[in-house]
Amino acid sequence: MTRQPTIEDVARTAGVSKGLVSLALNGRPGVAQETRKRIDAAVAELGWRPSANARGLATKRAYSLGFIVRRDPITFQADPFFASFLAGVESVLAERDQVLVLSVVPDVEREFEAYRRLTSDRRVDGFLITDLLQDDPRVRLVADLGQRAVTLGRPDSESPFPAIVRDYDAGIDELLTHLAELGHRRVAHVAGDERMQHATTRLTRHLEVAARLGLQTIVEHTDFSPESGAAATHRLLDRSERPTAIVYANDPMAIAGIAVAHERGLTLPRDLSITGMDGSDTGRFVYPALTTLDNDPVGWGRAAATALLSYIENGDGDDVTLPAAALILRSSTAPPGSPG
Amino acid sequence: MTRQPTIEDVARTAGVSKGLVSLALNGRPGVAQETRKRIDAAVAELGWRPSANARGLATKRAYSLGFIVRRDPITFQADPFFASFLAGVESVLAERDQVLVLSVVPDVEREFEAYRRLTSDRRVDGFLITDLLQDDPRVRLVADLGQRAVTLGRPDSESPFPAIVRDYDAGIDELLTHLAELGHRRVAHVAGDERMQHATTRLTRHLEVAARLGLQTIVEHTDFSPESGAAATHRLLDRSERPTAIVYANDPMAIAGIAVAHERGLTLPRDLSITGMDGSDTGRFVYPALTTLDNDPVGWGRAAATALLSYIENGDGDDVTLPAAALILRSSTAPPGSPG
DNA sequence: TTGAAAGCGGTACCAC
DNA sequence: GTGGTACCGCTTTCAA
Repeated sequence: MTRQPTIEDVARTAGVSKGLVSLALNGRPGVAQETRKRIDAAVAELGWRPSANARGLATKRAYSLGFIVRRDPITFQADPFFASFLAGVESVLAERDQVLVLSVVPDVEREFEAYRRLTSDRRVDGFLITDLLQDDPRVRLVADLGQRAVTLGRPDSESPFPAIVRDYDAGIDELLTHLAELGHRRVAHVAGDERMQHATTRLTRHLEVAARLGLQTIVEHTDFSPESGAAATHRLLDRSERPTAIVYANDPMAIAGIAVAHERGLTLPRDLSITGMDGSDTGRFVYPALTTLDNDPVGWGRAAATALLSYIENGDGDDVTLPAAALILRSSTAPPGSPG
Repeated sequence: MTRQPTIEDVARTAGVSKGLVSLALNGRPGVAQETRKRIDAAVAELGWRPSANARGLATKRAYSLGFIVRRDPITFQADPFFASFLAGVESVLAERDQVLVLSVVPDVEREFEAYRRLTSDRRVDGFLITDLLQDDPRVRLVADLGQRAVTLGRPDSESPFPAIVRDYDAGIDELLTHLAELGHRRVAHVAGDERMQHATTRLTRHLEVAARLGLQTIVEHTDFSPESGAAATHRLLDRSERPTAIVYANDPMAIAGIAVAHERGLTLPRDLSITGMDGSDTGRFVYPALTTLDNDPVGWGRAAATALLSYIENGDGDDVTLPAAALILRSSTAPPGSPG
């Protein structure tokens, strides 16, 4: 393979200066129709694409978005959310000639290092922040670094960044109403990591709605991992007054919960109704298929990338609201004591 | 935040020319000890880090590795392998000031586009290629693009790239021997996507070993998705002569298989022994906990990144052999008909 | 051992 | 409208 063409080559074969090629490339006004055609032809002929490095050096941009995800090294679980989320992100980056720089780190220390390094090396123009914590330190850090970002969800503390939000409250409402209508009266909630914002939001909402519907609630706390979900399930089923339904704050825990129920010889959903949240396809392939709240991860990805780019390019910092999460009814919920 | 320091700033505060700073930074010889100290001090004082863009422009490097993963848009499953693999990759990239550019695409067309785009935009210095197909077209594509790469596994067709390999044969041997010793005689194999190389390798090996051990084998083909794994399980359990043990070519399918067995009212592992492969932690949290073949994804990541960087930097194209996969015994296997 | 200067491949400003 | 040119922040000759 021969050397890739440069803007100089294009200028020469189009018989213009490279300045003009640059203008044309970026769709700027001030280039004659006729000339633009010649340039376009030359670009096509040579198959020229601008060097991201050169462009970035001149414009002080990286044309890249950063995404840093921290995973517990032991439970290095691939959250089913991410693959789809990333596909959504990619779909918008591809058409804008930008890329995603991904960093998977095992602990907070490396996580902070990663934010610093990507910033000081001018690797990215902004960050996608997911899994918001209570009073999330990353928001401060990124702001202090002078970087841009968007958050998935609205931080509870002060944030200078646009937030992408989706209403989950209505979905939880639907979910509990569904359970109540089936005849459940004792509905447990297996909450996620208390330090995570959406864990708390979901729990709070559950408690509110349950109170309104006259449901008794038992709460167990976890770290969102399947392992902790399984443990919580055992604790719930060890009680003298067992819940007849368990609502898990995410699908992986619900799936682990199903396994525990089987292990203990329960027949589902007759002996126990189970629901997830943050709906993923995985839930379709377990038995019984998991009733859950949809979360459209691809939509999150598209929205987050779009918002971040527009924030970077236009300084447009408005929040973005996604359609509310919808209830997906499958077969893991039924009236208590009903035939499997 | 103020403007980030440049090499010029460092040169000025160290009282030398920027050329020297560059030499010092890159640990090149020909800089006086004394001078090097002054430069290091200035670097530390200013907190300077070189701009990846500027550096890359001068050296025609991207200091980035590309990783393109294609996921079926419907079963956008996050293979548990990836999170750990990426953590392994990151651990070596971080200490070398390089980054990972990730692209998740829904189909082959976008996949090829992604390879082309990352190349023509000079975004990456090489690619990590996973999930090798039979006669994988990506190897040709990447070679034609003049890019570097390493493959996870050795391609069946001609490849100019270093391969990272791990012996799986011995593990399959152990696995089947284990089953045979438990008393199983009819052992099914749920193979992965036939177009994928490791699916075929594993199946072939299973057939060889089974023949040697005098085991009867029934084979079902899938696409590696939990859904297809579930379907295969149904087909197997519908037979008049059921297998007493099923070996799945990956863990997600094995987990789906466990669900199917429960659904059909079987008691595991009494009525059916199940094993996975490509061992992941997920298997610990299902019931019964999954016996599987370990795969050390973090190790794959570290090895792949290290090999690719050395290939890029030194043209060192030797294959790398990882420790053989080991059998992880958990509780999803037992003598046929034994108490659960 | 060190400094000066010429790129790398773009962008952007300033004349004409 | 268009060409010329000075950067962007590094690396890499080439002299001194």
